[in-house]
Amino acid sequence: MAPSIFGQAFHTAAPWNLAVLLDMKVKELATAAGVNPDTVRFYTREGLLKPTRNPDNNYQHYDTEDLRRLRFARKARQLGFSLPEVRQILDQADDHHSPCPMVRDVFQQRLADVEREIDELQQLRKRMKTALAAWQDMPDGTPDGHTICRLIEHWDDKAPAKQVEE
Amino acid sequence: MAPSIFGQAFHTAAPWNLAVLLDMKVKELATAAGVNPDTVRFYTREGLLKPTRNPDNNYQHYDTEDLRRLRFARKARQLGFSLPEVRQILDQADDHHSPCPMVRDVFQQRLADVEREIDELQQLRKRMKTALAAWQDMPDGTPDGHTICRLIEHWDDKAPAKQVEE
DNA sequence: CTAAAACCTATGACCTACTCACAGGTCAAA
DNA sequence: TTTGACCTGTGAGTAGGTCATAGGTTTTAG
Repeated sequence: MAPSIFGQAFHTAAPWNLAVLLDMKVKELATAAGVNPDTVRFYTREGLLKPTRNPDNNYQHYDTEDLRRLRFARKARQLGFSLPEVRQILDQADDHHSPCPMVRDVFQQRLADVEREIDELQQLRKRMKTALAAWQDMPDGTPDGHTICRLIEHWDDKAPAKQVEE
Repeated sequence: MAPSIFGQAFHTAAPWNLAVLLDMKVKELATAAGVNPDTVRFYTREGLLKPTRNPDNNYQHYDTEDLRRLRFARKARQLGFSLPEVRQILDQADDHHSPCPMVRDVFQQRLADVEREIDELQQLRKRMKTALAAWQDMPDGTPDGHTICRLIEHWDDKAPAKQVEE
């Protein structure tokens, strides 16, 4: 009821009209960014979004800045940044420091990780195809107390040691 | 004290001497297979391993069969089989059915997954390298209320939709 | 022979990054 | 005014383990 600071800007307008100044509730922000409303609540709890709260009804209110932060967070997640990293970047931006040098570093690191992942998967793929070919000639057989499934037991064991994170 | 069925076979012998009939406690089995003792306990709770229990002290006792199952489980996990799948394979083997046909199916499926993963990662890698090249020319700048980090905000958004599982 | 070290047990919490379910409060349209 | 759509916070669930805790047992050193 109280107009106060919580006037609505588009409630009935199309959510993709982002030129106006927005005052969004959870679902509106979520829709605008294309995410689950629970993700908005989760990010808010985690401190990535900083909505204001309407004391009348205890609702959260998000603005264009939150939308920018949310879209940024989703892009960064797609690039492989962890939530703590995203929060760190956003906090740096809040303090008027440029987060970009850090982003470059983490990004380089992430690129290296991606390339290592690709290598490992390609090796795995190669070994799988080799094994599949070899299995063409092997009978299925019945478990005999010594062998559970020769397909897997005869698998060559040189797998990438994925768990070491130095 | 009671020698009973729980005589020890190697306790002092080298754990890699697997030709003898083994009677192992948790840590011995874990060491023999190169896994964490908690993983042995976890797999036991999950029904992948079926040790006998010494009623005197309530300890679990594992034999060569368990070692084989554990090693099999680890290999299957490396190949991308889930724990329920591994358990299913082991149970089939227990019932004297050959699990191999099922293994072949799941394996084919898994190979397709791996190839899809590789494709996605290669696309990601390509976009990352493109972005890195483009960023060479971009200044870092300081957050100005409109931009958090142009490196990420200017990222092109066409990411693989990984969450869809058909 | 005894005390400490090293092992065993079961249970529950923790990890990631959300997603879903629930109970109860608020609000807009019909 | 009722109904349905939204909001709130909390807690549980996902996969595959890993770690912590408290308390019991066994082995080893002195």
